Amino acid sequence: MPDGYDPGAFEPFAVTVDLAVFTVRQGALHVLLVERGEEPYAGWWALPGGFVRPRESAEEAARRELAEETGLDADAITALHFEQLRTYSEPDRDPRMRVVSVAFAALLPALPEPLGGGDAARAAHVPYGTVHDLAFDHGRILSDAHRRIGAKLEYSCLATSFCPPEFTLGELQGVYETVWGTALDRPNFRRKVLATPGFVEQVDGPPRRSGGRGKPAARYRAGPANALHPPLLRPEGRPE
Amino acid sequence: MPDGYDPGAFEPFAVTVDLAVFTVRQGALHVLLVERGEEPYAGWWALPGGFVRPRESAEEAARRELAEETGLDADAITALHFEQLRTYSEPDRDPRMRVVSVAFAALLPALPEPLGGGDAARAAHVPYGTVHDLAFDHGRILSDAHRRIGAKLEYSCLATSFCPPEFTLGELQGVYETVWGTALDRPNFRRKVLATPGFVEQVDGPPRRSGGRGKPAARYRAGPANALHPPLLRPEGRPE
DNA sequence: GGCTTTTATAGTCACTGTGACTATTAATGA
DNA sequence: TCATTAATAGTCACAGTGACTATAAAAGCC
Repeated sequence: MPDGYDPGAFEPFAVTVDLAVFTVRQGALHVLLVERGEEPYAGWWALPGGFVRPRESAEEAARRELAEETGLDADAITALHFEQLRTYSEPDRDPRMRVVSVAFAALLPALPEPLGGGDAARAAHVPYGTVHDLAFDHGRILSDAHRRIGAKLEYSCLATSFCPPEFTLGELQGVYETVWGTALDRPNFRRKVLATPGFVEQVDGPPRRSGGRGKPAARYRAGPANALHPPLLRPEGRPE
Repeated sequence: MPDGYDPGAFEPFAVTVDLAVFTVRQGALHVLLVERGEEPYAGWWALPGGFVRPRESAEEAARRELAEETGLDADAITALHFEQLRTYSEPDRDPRMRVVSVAFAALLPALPEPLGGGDAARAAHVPYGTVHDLAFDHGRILSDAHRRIGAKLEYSCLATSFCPPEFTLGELQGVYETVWGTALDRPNFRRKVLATPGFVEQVDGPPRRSGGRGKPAARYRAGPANALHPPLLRPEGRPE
């Protein structure tokens, strides 16, 4: 922050938040998008988001906007994993005026959702990669978010954020395979997850079946650990 | 970005950049700080930074401000490793008005610097950790930056950014030890660095001595690689 | 009932990378 | 000349992982 400060000398900026909200449903990675109703980019898909209000931080604005767009209750939003990605500030990213946007990534379990009230009318979970033209620079924000989430799965226990409160190791493995787009060896994945203290905890009681074939799987819940040491690297390549 | 957009309805924000500029000199990690001349926090140390101008991005503002504060020439600034950290947007982080700040981390080789002209009069490279009270929330920004840089050394080839164009493996190891605050085993460090293709390249010619004792070290320059796979983990603990 | 199919779980084996060392080489200064 | 210092070379055991094979427990079909 410089000296030579004059409260009237700065140029006014609008500050917004943009959200990349990911879910894994039916084995495919989905993103929450809204359809724009106004120019510019009327009718285009865009990331949910909105203005930061005078008395809230960008983080608070992000959670508020997500609540408005999805209709999820406040408790569910509070529990979500929210992560600041980066800030996009190119002067012409919005043709109307100077808008600086703080981008966030959020991970949502694939629970049945209302997606009803308020601004949510035009919001939808869209399979990642099926929409190629997003409004503004949202395509770039979304691909940055996807890369970040993929990298973060490697060295954190974040994958459980995509899962319901109780899940099987097969479902957890499915999260990794879906986000990374690669197949993993099941016994090795299992060994790695169970060897990491605090990643998952087994739930007592009979292995509930949800009605599939094959041997019923044991159920687990997320453990207290956050970091994954050593990391669980994806098969091929570079994380970036 | 929402609909219901009215160019006059948003509240104006000031957008600034704050810079955490690190160097390694004489075996100690240093940070570039400036002494504030005005209230609030007159006489306090603060991170260098300033307003984002109407026609520049936050990245451009960060490089411009660093040039102004240090007197480094444009080419040197362009070559620097700059990294966006995160954005700080708490409503009361600046008591005067609503200021949203995009924080950057930069890595500077410990070259003899002018540090003379322009705003640079009150700028100094201060050993990291010796100043505990920084203006605004700059103390928090600085510790976030330090943590990020430390983590990034593990899985990237960033350490060479702290070094002059030619350096010895001992100097490179010193960067790691200084940033992490831990000692590393020299033969193992050497083996790891040389086993990573593209991390460093040996410079031909006689091993220049800069006048110390012991066997003269071979000289290296930074290679083309960016990522470190597998990572070079620090001895003890968690990266976060 | 016995079969096949499907999925979960258990276990093996070789190889890579690393931590913790020891040994050697090449310079300096007393 | 010799101790000192720092760079470089090499050794050894072990943890973690990739690529497997084998067994267990369910469902669906004849």
